[in-house]
Amino acid sequence: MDEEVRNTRLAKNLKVGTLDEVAAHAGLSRMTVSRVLRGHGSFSADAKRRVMEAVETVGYVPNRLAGALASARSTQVAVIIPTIGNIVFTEVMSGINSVLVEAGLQGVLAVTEYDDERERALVEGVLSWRPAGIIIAGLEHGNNTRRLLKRAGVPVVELMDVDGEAIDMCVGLSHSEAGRVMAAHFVARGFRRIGFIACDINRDLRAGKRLRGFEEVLAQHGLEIAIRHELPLPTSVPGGAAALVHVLSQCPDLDAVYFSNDDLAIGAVLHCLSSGIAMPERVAIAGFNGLVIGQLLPRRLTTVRSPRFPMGQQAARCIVQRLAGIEAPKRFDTGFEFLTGQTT
Amino acid sequence: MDEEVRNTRLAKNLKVGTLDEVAAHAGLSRMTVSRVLRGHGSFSADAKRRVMEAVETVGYVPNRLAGALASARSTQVAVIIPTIGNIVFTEVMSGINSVLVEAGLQGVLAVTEYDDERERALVEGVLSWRPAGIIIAGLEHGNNTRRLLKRAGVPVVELMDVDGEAIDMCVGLSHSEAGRVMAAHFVARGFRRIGFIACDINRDLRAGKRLRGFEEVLAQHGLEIAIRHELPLPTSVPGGAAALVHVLSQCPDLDAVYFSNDDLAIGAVLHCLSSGIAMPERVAIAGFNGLVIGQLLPRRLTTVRSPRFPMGQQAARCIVQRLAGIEAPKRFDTGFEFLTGQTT
DNA sequence: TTGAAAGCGCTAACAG
DNA sequence: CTGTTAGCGCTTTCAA
Repeated sequence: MDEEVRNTRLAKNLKVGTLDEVAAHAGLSRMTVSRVLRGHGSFSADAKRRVMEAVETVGYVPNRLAGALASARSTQVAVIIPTIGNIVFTEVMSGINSVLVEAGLQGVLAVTEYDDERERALVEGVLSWRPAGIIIAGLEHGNNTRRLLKRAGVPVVELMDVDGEAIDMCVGLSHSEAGRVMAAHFVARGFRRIGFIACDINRDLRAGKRLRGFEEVLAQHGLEIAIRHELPLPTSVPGGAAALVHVLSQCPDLDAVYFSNDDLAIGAVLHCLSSGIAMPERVAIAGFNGLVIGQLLPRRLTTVRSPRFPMGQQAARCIVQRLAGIEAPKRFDTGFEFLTGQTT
Repeated sequence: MDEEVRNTRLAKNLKVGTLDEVAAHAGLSRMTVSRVLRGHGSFSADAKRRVMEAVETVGYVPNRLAGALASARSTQVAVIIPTIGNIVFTEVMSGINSVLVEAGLQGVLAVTEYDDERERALVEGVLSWRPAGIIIAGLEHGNNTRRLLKRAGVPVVELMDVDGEAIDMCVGLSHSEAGRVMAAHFVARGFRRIGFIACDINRDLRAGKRLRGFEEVLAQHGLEIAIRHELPLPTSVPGGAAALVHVLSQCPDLDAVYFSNDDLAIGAVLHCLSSGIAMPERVAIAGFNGLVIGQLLPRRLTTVRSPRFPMGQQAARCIVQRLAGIEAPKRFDTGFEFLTGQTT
């Protein structure tokens, strides 16, 4: 964080007035104005009228830096996710905001780009704004990050996943179970030569958990993954197409490919459609997430749908409840839905 | 903003120490600690070592509320966009962040959901955190919003569009020109019975500008739109499919449909592929945005690509330059690229 | 119902 | 190189 920019001195430019200026215009004390503006404590109707008038003429915009500092209260809830390039996380964010707004809170987004060190720095950065709560994707964090989150002293919800130990609360689904369910489907379909394609499972840890669940069930049936191919993050539709081409050239007799997410799988399906590769006859394809577009393809994608919007809502609800002094679940499993498409 | 939640009193829970505590542990004054931590001013190597040690043992996390209040400086740049449900805006946001991070600044996102009143409230809310700069989508805002933005006293960049008068600076492309270019293409292809499908052009004003440019050129060739159909926001892929079915049932002899964006157009293309409707023989389809997936469909979508990532970068650069005291362009036209696909 | 005093945690400006 | 003094703009607490 090299301070290359000498930030503007806001006080000099900002023409929004202070509480004292409003008070002077209204002929009241600073405190009465404060009470009127927050609707807290008691004041006369006349005081209110004069304050409102003064606010208008002064063009007052409250300074929450000062307010939050003085009251040690905040309305900001930090949301830390790996990327906004993936619609999955933006849907989660929408769910979070829908609940937060109702409660008079606001979500503030920060993006790690799947980088551990960046995550730690962001958690610290976010903490320095003294948020009212924290929602963070994933159950795995560096040790320093975990320690920071523990001493944050505010409600913390870990999101997307429930396979592991939560710092405070967690809301999500079991990714290993999602992998198992897909493997069972592959076995039932009679696929034997199976490929796996993912984006950097050492960073996208939930994709790794799906893979392990998937392999576990395959193993129970005496099967194993014939070829595994990894792409660099970020995940992309064209990447899935290219990866399919690659694994098919390596293993021409592949029956099926399990993609770690729908973006990749959709790329593969589009490639097959364009190239006349029959699904599932020549090769079967499955993904994870249940994106809408996967269900609109000429051949519907087999996948597992994660309840992203409700998941975000539940996470926000946990925060709101805690702030209201109501206890919230330590662990909330949202479950998922298997979607049998036409590609397997 | 009804304060239903009695927010936690952070001071009571937060175990992060204060500058004074660090100073006590280090056996130094508060100011020396402050200087070391900010790398500002001068201090001995010994002082630095002692401070670092004390920070570690106290578990200190700076309080930026206090810091920003005292110094009247902020590192936050507010970014106000209509929605995060549309990948277009998240790509813009990525471009913004890529530049901001380099400069030691951080983008803070707020979402209007295409609502004017919400936009005004957000601008006020954002201003109350005293950001170092503001990036906001669009050139049209309510009057109150414009006034607020003008008195903000910080650099303001209006993004996505250059057809209009900027409050301070603007970065984007000409949507009316994009519409004109597409109309010229339609005319050149010989389409005469033309439909238009959009999402609520009274809220998505840039879609409205594209429509006007489009109609303008059609009129020059003695043509007009045969059928116009609007969907409610938010834009969606399935919506485009449904809308195409609708207009084709109303006007079976349509030659071509101009969709206000790629999401809708992609839905239409997928529907045609699934239903065996030949493009462009039976009906031609075009969109706007140049989404990657549109170029991966079995028939590439004709569209106009908006340079979203670079647009975001440029907007952030304008802010950074202004903060550094360097003058930045009042109006920056990023241009766009016409993509001739196989659907027209 | 209103006001005065004190202080949230930090930094600017100055003095040593 | 280090410390002191005086706030930033607001809210809490207590008194009137």
